[in-house]
Amino acid sequence: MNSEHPSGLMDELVGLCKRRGFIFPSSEIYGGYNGFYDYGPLGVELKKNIKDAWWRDMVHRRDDIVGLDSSIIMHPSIWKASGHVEGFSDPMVDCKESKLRYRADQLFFAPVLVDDQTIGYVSVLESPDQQALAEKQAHDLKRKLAATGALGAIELKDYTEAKAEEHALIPSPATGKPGSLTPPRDFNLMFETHVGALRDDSAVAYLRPETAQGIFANYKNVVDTGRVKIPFGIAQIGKAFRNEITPRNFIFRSREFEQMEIEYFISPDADWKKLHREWIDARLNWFTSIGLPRESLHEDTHPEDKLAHYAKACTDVAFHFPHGVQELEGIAVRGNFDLTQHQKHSGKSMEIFDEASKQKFVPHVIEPSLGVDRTLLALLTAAYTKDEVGGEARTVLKFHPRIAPYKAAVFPLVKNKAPLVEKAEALYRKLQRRWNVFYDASGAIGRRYRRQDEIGTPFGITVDFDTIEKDGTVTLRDRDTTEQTRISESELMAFLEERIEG
RNA sequence: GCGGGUAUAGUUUAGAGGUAAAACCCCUGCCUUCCAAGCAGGUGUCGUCGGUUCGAUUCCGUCUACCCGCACCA
Repeated sequence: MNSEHPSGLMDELVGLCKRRGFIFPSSEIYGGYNGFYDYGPLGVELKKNIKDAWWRDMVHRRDDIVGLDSSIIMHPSIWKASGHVEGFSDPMVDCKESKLRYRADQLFFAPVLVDDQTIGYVSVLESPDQQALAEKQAHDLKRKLAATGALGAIELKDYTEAKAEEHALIPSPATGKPGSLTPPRDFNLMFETHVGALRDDSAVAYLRPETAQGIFANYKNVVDTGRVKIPFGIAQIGKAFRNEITPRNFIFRSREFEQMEIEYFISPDADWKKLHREWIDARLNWFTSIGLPRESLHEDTHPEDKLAHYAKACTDVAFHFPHGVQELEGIAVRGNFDLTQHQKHSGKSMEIFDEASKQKFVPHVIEPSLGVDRTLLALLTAAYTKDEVGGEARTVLKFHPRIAPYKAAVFPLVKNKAPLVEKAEALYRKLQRRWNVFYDASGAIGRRYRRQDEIGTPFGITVDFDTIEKDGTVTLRDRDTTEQTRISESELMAFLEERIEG
């Protein structure tokens, strides 16, 4: 891979993606639309290959996982049960003076009472010693105002509970002065829409912010029809939508994206630590199998005090992106929180009878959850290479053959010799029945090779005069080494099959 | 959302208050027996809206997008 990531790497990738038809800014003819991207002719192939590889390896090649494709808009109660309607919104507070922004539920305040008279307010950010800090501030305030009397108890409340008239009185934690904080403002990360002709509150629905809840909502259907036994998984690939405050870093964080998620249902008595480890290893192996270098992949285990209340553990697989080491996949052990929530809200039992242990229980889950677009960006980053061939600079995308948009390109050595062209076209048609291949007859052969290098086509196949006049062999040119070897047509099929699918 | 920066062809850039350029890319033809060759021809550009001006791509403002920082990322 590229040995170093220059600061302009992301810009170069963005340019290449646009120039060669991988990724375009959404709605570009109208000036673009922040947080959305479109996949062009090559991008859609790359994306499809990623999804196909995942589906084949996680669903088809495993006996314990089945697939699902649930709807994007689901009953709004699903999002109430999952906690997304409440918990997916983070009221925010801005300090107009320091330009800092806080989450309202992490900013605490209290009135300072002296002889039951409010002399002012104190504020602190959430921390283990927030109470002590607040009390110290209260003492300081009392001294500063030269107030006499008994200092009342400091009772901290978070900023979401502040009354409207208190907003202007509470000091900013940054400046210590009141008057610069805004009221809490709602940022619900779910996109809202209305189902049906009436646009009243009863018609509100949401675009799903994750595919996982579709799996939980169908869990019972799958159990009843799929002949599945604990442990088993349900996999889903699909679009998800989050109204991110600040989409950034190209397709890394966008408002519409695609997820590949598995909910892997296990017994409450299972050794979840062992299973979690197995999933982390399985996923790391999968990433390397599609061409991500092992040394660019990192495990990031969340400390226990940072976990969501229902999670037992969570490990991210992070990748060295141009903008830093960032999360690619989250592998969480979620207990049975989601199913019990749906059991409670729907009134339907989510229990399964496990023949092996003769027990009835609501299973726990391990959730490997991955972003397709992030995987694609990781693959682009890892594949992007600049080197020199014969003194000429070359840009090449070293995609694994399995995920490369085109598996091979077929060329007649020159296009003004009909037998060469006919033979090359026939070979192209033959390969096309099996793989996505590219045909190009125009221009110098070197130029055609380079053009394919830049879009990551692993093999160039050139029909030349030896092919038609001598032994029927073609030139096979390797993208990464630029080496050329002669190979017969029959060996060619086996070679490609082994390299692409092996 | 806030602060700063940026916006000229597909890309990288030049340019001037008075008809907008270059290189590369791309397309067509000729030529071409293996790594961006040559020749001939061709498509295509001042992000948006508004103001000042006889005239604005250029000056000013607005919006949008992108980049950096803050913040955010269940």
